[in-house]
Amino acid sequence: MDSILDKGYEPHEVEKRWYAYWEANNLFAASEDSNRPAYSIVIPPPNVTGVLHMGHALNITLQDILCRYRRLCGDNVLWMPGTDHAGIATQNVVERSLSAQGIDRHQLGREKFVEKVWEWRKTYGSAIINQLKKLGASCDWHRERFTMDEGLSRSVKKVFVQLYEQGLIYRGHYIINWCPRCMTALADLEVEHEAHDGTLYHILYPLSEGEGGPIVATTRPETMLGDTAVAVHPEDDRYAALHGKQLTLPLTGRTIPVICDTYVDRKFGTGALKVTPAHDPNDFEIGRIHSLPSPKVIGDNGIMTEEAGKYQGLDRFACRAAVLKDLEAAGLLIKVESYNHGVGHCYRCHTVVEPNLSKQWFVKTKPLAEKALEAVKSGQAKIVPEKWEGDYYQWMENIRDWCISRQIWWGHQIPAWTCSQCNEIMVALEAPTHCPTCNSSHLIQDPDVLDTWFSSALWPFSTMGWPDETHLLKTFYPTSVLVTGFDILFFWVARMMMMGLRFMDQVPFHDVYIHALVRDENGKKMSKSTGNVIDPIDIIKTYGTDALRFTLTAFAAQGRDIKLSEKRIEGYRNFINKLWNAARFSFMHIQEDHSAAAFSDLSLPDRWILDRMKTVTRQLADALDTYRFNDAAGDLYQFVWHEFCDWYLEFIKPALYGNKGKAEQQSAKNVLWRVLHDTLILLHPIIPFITEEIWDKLPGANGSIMQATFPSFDDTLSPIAFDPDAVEQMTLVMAVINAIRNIRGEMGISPSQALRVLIQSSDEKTRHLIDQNQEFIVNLARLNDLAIAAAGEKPKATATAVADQAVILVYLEGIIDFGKEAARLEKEITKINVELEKLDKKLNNQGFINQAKPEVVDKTKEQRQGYTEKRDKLAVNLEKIKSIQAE
RNA sequence: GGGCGGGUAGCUCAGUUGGGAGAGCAUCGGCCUUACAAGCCGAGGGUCACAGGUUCAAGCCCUGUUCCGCCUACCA
Repeated sequence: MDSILDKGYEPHEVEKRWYAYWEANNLFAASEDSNRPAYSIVIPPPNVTGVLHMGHALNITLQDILCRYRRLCGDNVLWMPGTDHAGIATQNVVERSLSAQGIDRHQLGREKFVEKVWEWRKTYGSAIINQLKKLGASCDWHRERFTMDEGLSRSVKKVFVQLYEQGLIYRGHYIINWCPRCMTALADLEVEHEAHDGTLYHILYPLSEGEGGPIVATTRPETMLGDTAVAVHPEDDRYAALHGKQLTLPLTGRTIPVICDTYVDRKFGTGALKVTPAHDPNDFEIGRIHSLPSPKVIGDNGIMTEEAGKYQGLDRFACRAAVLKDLEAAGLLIKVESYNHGVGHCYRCHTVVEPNLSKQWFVKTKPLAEKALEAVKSGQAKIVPEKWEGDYYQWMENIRDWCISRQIWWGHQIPAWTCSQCNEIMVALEAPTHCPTCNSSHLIQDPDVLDTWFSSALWPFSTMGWPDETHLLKTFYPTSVLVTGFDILFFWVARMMMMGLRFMDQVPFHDVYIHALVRDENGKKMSKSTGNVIDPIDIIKTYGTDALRFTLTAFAAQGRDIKLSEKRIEGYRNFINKLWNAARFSFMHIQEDHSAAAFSDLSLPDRWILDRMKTVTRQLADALDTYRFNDAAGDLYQFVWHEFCDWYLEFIKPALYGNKGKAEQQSAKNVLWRVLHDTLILLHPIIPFITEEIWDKLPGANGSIMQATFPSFDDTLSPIAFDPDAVEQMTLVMAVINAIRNIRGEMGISPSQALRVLIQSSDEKTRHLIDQNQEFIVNLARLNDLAIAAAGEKPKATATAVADQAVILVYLEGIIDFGKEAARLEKEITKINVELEKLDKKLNNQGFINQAKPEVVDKTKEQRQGYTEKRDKLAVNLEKIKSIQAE
């Protein structure tokens, strides 16, 4: 019999064809005017410079599952796509490409450079979007947004101006984290701390008058050139004599004072602290209190400044070496000890970050954080898995002001102008023409741009047209859920909460689903430099998109990282192929539309699979509603492969081939059609392509599967029913088949050899059930004869098994090895005895009988009863085998 | 320094109110049974990190120990 499907599923052509079809037919589009329930997700905007990695693949797959699922449930779904402009990263990329041509951005000037970046974006910016499409992402692409677009830029300015006017944005001189390579300030979050085996240097600072002097300890000796004091604790007896004394700063000859400050930790190092106000945040604070000068000895580019005297022009690390050499020569380097401490690195280029004194813009975060904290505590927004709420709380409670200015050119230029006459600062949406104070027209816009995360923080409402009161906002804000990795919980989620609450007065999302990080098979973070990256696009080429999506979904357990290896993807590719072949088989028998068929003449397997279908439908809905993606994938895998394919299809083959009459053939086809139909819908959110392809070939399935209706598990609406009797009966039938297969396997009997079996049972119901379904047993256990009896003698040359109330005797004339059979039975009996011992121990325990729930006690008694009967039946047969052996 | 997560079969991991230890892969044995060898049938394999405690009952709850990972932090 022919099938309309080819042998073996070939994903690539299929994926291309259906994605184009979906887009062409506008099936991803949200409606702004619909009375269906609204469901919305904004995409975590990937960097426009980005290349798709596994983290994106997981993130996109999970969102796509939710969106496709909600569409099947009848919701009006908006999945808002877009990218962010990734200020520092993009500027770095473009600078690098220019420098390959021998061009420095300063030669070009700001305006030309920004033009170049836009050009770059036009050429390469859609690359990541096209990759998202390869994953099957059903975003509403017509609404795609970019953080540097006109509309979003307007939102950014508006927010900046309002926060400034409300006193929540301020400008000031502070020590910030500075990347000397990117030449910009960084927020605290943008610094990655790494444990570093460094060195603690002990240096003698001689008294200007007299002998000796304090010894200070430092990990960064080059900063001593900028020291303006040595601080000791006022109550530290060791240094009481130094109070008010002057020191000669080595290598510079400058005179600096000894000051007293309780900040100094007497227990650390020598208890004497060198103070470098321009290059350390704590020293800056001490310097401010004691009115110390703060010379900058390290320049913004990491090169020593004029203030560093003869070290001017040296790189900061070269300077460190030089300073140490000179100190040693002068006999001032007293002690050198190894010391493990954290060193900050730039999260974009990994250069060692330098604390740097400069003028920056900050967001006052406390007032914003309070509301963001409250929103989660009160349940307005829910974080899943819940454990992340603790991290969120801790961060919000200890939040520090956010440095938002960056000294780069690519980004939203800060809408602040300074009057060059009177230094008045103006912050406004539009460029002012005159200074309101002195009326000068010499106004200079602040050259800095805003942190990219500042614009990302507005994403849930800026993408929907804010500050205008759009239909989109009314329909889809707050969004339903945000799906993202924990690595940007603070960078992004926390800040969206703050901004959303501030400007929309509502949380930006009801749920936040935090998913795992994808790692390599050894649990290492995938990175280009380690060379352990598995490229999703390569995987798609080899195994197909559906295989990748199913794998990621199956591994997306809450609260754990995903260790990915190709081996696993291969396994799930096999599942895709299995589904394909099941459909291929089905189509050999289904040639017409069975959608309207009423179920009648149902066989036991029919009734069973319909119950299972319904159960798995409910399980899937439960799993997706609670973001248990791995359960969703696992339940479907189990159902499709091990129930539908392994059992149901095998059971109904005789019926389908017409061996059991027209009525049963028709019934089997009706049920097969229904189960295939519903299963495709259940699978579609996870594996959209193959399900669409099969759906397309399924008679009576109209339109795209994207427009299908999720099967109901409400009994009153569903054409199929829960059927616990069928499940119970099938359990026995399958147990009988399993028992016979087990004997066949253990006794080493070829599958091609048909067997003769006698089933004895004193239970009439059991006999009846087996009799009713004997054709199924004969077929799947490969029997040539099945007899059923109430009781009787055990025939001589048989192997024995027990399934519930049934004793199964397999005739093995001529091939039985009695020794082998005796061993097999003994093994089985031993296993049962182990279980019985455990149960007896429980039941002999008065505490258990008296205190455990009665249903638990009853269940335990039943179990003991069952095991005892089974063991006794096997034991009787074992005795017989032994007596035969003895003959 | 503070906080969080994890340690379950050879490997990767599930295990949702405490009540008979599971899956996938790998391994071993048997099969080209007309949807599928990317397959079918069968089998073996675990002191649930360690030590205590609560309980009639602990992989699950509590305490301590240990190992691994991550986040966070202004002690030079």
